[in-house]
Amino acid sequence: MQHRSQPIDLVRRTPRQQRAQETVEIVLEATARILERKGRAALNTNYIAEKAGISVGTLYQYFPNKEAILVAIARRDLASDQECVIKAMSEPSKDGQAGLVRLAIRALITALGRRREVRQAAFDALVSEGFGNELAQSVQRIAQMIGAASNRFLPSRPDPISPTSLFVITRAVSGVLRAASQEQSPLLGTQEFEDELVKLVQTYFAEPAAE
Amino acid sequence: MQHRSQPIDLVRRTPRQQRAQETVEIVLEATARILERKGRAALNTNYIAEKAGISVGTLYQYFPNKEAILVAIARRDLASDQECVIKAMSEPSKDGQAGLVRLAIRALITALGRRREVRQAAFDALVSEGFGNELAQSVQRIAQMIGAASNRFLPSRPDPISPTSLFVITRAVSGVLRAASQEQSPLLGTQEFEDELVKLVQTYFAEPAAE
Amino acid sequence: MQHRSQPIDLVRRTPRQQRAQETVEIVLEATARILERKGRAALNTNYIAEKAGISVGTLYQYFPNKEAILVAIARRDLASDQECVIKAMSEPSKDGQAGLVRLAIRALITALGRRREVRQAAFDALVSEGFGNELAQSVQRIAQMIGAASNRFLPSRPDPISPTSLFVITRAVSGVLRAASQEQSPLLGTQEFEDELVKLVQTYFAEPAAE
Amino acid sequence: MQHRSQPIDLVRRTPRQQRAQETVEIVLEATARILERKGRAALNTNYIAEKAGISVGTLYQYFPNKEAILVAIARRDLASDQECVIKAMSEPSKDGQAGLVRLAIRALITALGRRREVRQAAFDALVSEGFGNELAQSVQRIAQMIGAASNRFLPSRPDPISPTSLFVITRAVSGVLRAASQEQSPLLGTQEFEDELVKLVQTYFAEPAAE
DNA sequence: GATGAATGAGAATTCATTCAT
DNA sequence: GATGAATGAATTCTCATTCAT
Repeated sequence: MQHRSQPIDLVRRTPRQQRAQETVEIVLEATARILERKGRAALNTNYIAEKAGISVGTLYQYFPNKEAILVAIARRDLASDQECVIKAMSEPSKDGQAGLVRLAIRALITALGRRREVRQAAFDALVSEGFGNELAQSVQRIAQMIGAASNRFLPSRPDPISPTSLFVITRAVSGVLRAASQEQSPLLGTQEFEDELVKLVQTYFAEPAAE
Repeated sequence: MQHRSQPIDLVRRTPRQQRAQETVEIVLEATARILERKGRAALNTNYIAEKAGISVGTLYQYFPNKEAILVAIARRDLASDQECVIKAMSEPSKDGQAGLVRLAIRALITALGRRREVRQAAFDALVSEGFGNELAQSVQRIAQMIGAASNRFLPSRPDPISPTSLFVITRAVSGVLRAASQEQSPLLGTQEFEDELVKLVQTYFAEPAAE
Repeated sequence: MQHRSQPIDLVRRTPRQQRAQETVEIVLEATARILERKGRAALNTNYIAEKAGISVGTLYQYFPNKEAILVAIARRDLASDQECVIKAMSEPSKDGQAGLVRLAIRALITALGRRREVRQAAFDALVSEGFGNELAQSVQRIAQMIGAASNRFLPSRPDPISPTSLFVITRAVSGVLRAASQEQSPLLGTQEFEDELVKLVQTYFAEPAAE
Repeated sequence: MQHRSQPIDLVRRTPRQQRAQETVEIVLEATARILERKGRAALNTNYIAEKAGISVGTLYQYFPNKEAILVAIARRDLASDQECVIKAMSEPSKDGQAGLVRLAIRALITALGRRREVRQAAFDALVSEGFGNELAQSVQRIAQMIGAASNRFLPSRPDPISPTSLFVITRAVSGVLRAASQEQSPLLGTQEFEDELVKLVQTYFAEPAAE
């Protein structure tokens, strides 16, 4: 309905281009709503077109096939996730690194907790269409941001965070969020939950494991 | 397809004869093989029947629909996962709790690393058919086993592990494993990966984080 | 469950034959119940066997195919209808022919009003299996009984009832009953309804139409 | 098949273009022809589409299922029947009410005699899909037309026709016609048959039966 | 005789995609 | 560019009937 991204147009669009951009948005939104309300099994292009208020023919003018729509959603979500975390981490934090991690996690709780069905379907498509690397890269990028920040704030740590550590901690956090959302865990809104997630990250980075 | 709302009976005819029980197994195996070799998109009941060497009719005597087959696979895998972990943890461990966690994690890495496509499709079906709680319960059960064992080996820890902690750590571990499998991460077979996962658990439980 | 027909066994059956007869009855009853409760579309041989408490194989020992079951029901109903009317008409009537027709109609209201779905399906099968003549013959036989009785009691009528008249009046009566049952008309139990039906027959036979 | 409980929408896409309206007609006609030539048992959607010269997909754009096609035919026939009777009764009649009834009956004989198999299947569907009342209403409407006309021509009758009488006589007539058609009675074309039907109506209304 | 597992042709229905208007 | 009717291959699922045990 409304256009949410591109608040600042660096390229002045012709009306033609603008309308096209809007149509794309409307299609993505209609698709998301169907996934949310009727589930993946009910998703089909005719239905999307109907809900988007356009004809199937028009839909195919913007997307080469059904999967492309899901892929577009996945990419949009990925970008938005990154934005959220960046924004959260760039806010002035009163208590150093501890607060930074907390802010990032809080942002992720909000972002990943929303519209599970939609994300699921979209990311599935991204992977099965052969763009799995984009997903990994995006997660990795967020990880690196946190990692870099952590290094900055954790002078006690002798060595920089290894790729494996980064992989583990990021997937751990997103795994927990994903599960909480999927299982509709009552923990999702609680402070304790946030605290424990922060603790998970903190302790993991605090010291080399003493086996 | 109709929107199947809630779980009804997932088995049609309870097999009484020997042959029948075998047939069920054969169907599950054929389905798994198709998922492995051709992917979820290629899965259809006629194909399953063909690969299983039975007729579609027979297939439908044991499963009311395609999803039920996937659900059955998911349940079988869940049970087998638990068994693996139990078995691994009951092996004589040379170094107490530390080793216990490592054994459990190693077992999970092995279990979840196998037949990625199959597990993925099966668990997706489990969730979308409304049995997501079974998945969660199984993870929880494994968690409790480890938790119980840990308490036994960690007399230093004053308080028992809280439900929230248990939730977080188990979903963290399974999230990492899931991601590694999904992203086909090269880390999957490495010692470093195992070490980091063990570290994740150890540090989380080692001491209250000093924030 | 219980055997209703053949209260007096003129032929002493061996236990073998008796059991077979019972099985047939049970199958017919199960079929009728399914038709009543689930409708024609839900009727299938496996279901019949299940409800009858026997195996499909056994069912096929007694009936060559599904239609044969419906045909058997139709024949049973036809015979029972005749019996009802005969019985009703052979009861001592206090007021001659008038009462006779009324008794016959009352019997028919009861017989044809019951189990519409069952009769419908059964008679459909009878017709489409090529035994339509049996249906017609049975109706004709009842008609003749009434016709004969009418002639006996209507000496005023100069000529005997013609085949066409017989056809018209019998189908008229059964058509009304059929419709009342089908439309679930509230008239079905009322005295007025019975009166009007009787009137229909009476006036039709009372006088040659003065056009 | 699932047990369709209650009537939902029987039309999928309301045809807007000219071509679409034609397609619907073609489907109904193809269906009718199959019923006529091959019988109800041979009727299936693929066959209908083939005979209609369209694809199954197109068929399903206009009808949600096979039954809906039959229902549509039934409604079309019902409307056409009414038209026939109205037209017949509006013709100048030489001999008042007597002729009116005869004209109506003659029209009905013609209408109901046509395409027996088609009407049978269509009306069966109408009833089993839960629209039995439409059938009844249509009959009732025709009845009222005749009733109204009769009153006009029968000033001798003191009281207007009662609802029960109307019910009885209309179902009687349609029952006779239905039976004649179903049993493929040789009476159908004869003058005697028409005469007897007219007589049935006339005598019923002529005078109160002297019981 | 009874059983019930197996069969497989056949029917209904869906849905991504195209293309004439 | 937009429309939406048409396509038809593909898929799910049913059920009368058989036959080995």
